[in-house]
Amino acid sequence: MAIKRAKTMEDIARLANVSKPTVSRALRNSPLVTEETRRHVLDVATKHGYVINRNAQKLRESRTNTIAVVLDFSSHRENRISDPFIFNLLAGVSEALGQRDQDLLLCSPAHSSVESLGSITTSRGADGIIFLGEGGRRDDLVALAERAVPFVVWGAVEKALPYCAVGSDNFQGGFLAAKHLLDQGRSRFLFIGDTHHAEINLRRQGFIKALSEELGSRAATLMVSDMSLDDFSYSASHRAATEMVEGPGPVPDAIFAASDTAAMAVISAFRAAGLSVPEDVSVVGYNDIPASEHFHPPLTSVRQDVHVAGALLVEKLMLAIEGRSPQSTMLETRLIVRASS
Amino acid sequence: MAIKRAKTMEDIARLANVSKPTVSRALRNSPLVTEETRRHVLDVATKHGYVINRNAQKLRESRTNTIAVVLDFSSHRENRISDPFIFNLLAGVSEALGQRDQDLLLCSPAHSSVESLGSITTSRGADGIIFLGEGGRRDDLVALAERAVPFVVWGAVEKALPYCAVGSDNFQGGFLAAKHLLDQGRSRFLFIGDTHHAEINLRRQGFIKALSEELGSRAATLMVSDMSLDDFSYSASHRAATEMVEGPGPVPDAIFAASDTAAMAVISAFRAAGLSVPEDVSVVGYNDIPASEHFHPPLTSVRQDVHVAGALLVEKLMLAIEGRSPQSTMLETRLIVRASS
DNA sequence: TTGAAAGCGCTAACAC
DNA sequence: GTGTTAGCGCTTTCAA
Repeated sequence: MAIKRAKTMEDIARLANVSKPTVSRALRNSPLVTEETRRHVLDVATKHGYVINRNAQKLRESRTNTIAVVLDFSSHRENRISDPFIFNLLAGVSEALGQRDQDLLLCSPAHSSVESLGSITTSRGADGIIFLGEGGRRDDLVALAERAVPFVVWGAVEKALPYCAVGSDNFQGGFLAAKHLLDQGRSRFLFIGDTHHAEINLRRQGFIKALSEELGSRAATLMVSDMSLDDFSYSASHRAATEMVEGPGPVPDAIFAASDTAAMAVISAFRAAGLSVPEDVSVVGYNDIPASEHFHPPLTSVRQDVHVAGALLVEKLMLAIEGRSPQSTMLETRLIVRASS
Repeated sequence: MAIKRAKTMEDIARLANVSKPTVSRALRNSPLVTEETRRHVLDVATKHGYVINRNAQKLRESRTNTIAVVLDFSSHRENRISDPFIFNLLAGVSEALGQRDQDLLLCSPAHSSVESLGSITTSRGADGIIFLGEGGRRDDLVALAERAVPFVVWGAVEKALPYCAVGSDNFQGGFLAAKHLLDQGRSRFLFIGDTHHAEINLRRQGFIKALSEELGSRAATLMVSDMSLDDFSYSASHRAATEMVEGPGPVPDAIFAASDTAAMAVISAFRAAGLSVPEDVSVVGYNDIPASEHFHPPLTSVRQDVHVAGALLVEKLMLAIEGRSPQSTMLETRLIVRASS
């Protein structure tokens, strides 16, 4: 087979006996072209399998209609941070972008400094950026906000943020979890999660807040501790929980884990050590992943409505690209109570 | 703030008192430029925060250094088909592409017919395509293979495939599962999975193969049935399993589910109905997701080594783009035996 | 309503 | 080694 050069707009113009600009107009449904010629041009174009060269188009136009999505795989894969949850978020974003006919450029922050992330837009690779999770890079994002680069962030939503963020109400989530555990009459609390992540730190703050409100009434009987790990994968959490149970320290009777995955790991470790859930210890997770409902015992969890989040992120980013300043949004969280607590 | 036009190569050339091509050469570390001028140009460029316009570059060069990755979110999200497993695959691909300095364009097939998928390359949006899962679109892929579009597929690997595929040995996986279940002395077998997907159909074939080999020795005692659902999410599987147990038909004593998620759902439903796993029924899943190890009871599962798969897919696609014809590769599967069987 | 000309920012070919 | 020229495929003036 001979090497076929892809057809250009010029080719189509020649084949249709019109000029290049007319083809361009016809393809973009410009009102400046007769219905008749439009049809004709479109016929010729489809017949010859013509597709427009996106790069030439992007070069010429000011917008690329491409959005960069930054997702830190290295901390999510193998469930290191959390749950398949973030995947649903990506799916939501993908769908919302598809509806607006925007391409999705997926980037790993590992290979890209903030510098180069910012330059994704200046290099015309994309019109804007969506960060799916701020990870431990708050400072970088703040720096980026000064650079007139349109971006939005899924993560912690706080008052003084210099950029637009969408996230669930992490503080409320932690607060609800603590309230619920208090209601079960628990007194030795354990928080599990990587507080270097602002989102997770907020969950912990909400958790602590609810506990300290209670502190007045029965101060001496409350105990709070943290389990800090480099890595909150199933296996690492499981290992740490096993060590805790077998260790000399007091064993908690109420656990709030910042991810369902970690919660399940801990339950599993505790049960293996002969403790019962929820008899000996109540456990609350986060994200309400599908498996939680049918875990043994079914897991109480904080649910964030991620279904709308993707669409919201895209919507706000589009505003930002148009030069407006979209507001941050905090999504409600809800405690789904099941047998584990 | 005044509107700042991004600096072009021409600007940098002027600022550095050299010509445009010299800047271009300096940036690309061409040997055709003095070390001295190179340094000088690079200095000026970084000082002014210059970044090359990727679109202009792509337009000019024949290659875009962008790879389209097609992932059917609609069937994966909310765990409809399977496990977070596919997410790890995406991570692997992302990493491998990053190492080769290739951009990743994420596409949903939902919004794109095969026609338009093929045109991703002709429209110069990407140099090639990686399909993560063939879904039910085998025919489309076969059609695409005739179109001289470089692409590779994660999915079923079969002899007569007109394209390059990488996948685990699904047949072997099913075979191993059946063998193992037979070893447990089981006789009423149930397969769970969407056989419209070629990968999953192969698992079933391997499963059936092992059973029919046994058939000679104790024909009359073997029973095989299928559970077909539109959707193999946790909840749908759970519901179907519950109906099965409560229904009039015979209840299986050995189950092979094409995903761990479905396996867990079924176990949960059976247990809720008063059956014991593995006493009354043995269950084997697929993918060996992290949660499987600590499920109650720990889940026997077929593990596919997905760690290398991403890198392999990328490597083969690069060959395809260079005009070579990479071979398909089948990855070993291994049965991880745990308490559920 | 359509066409001719110019130019987006870059690199390859060729001259010096 | 470096500069000059040309052109990738498209859209946007502007003129007809």
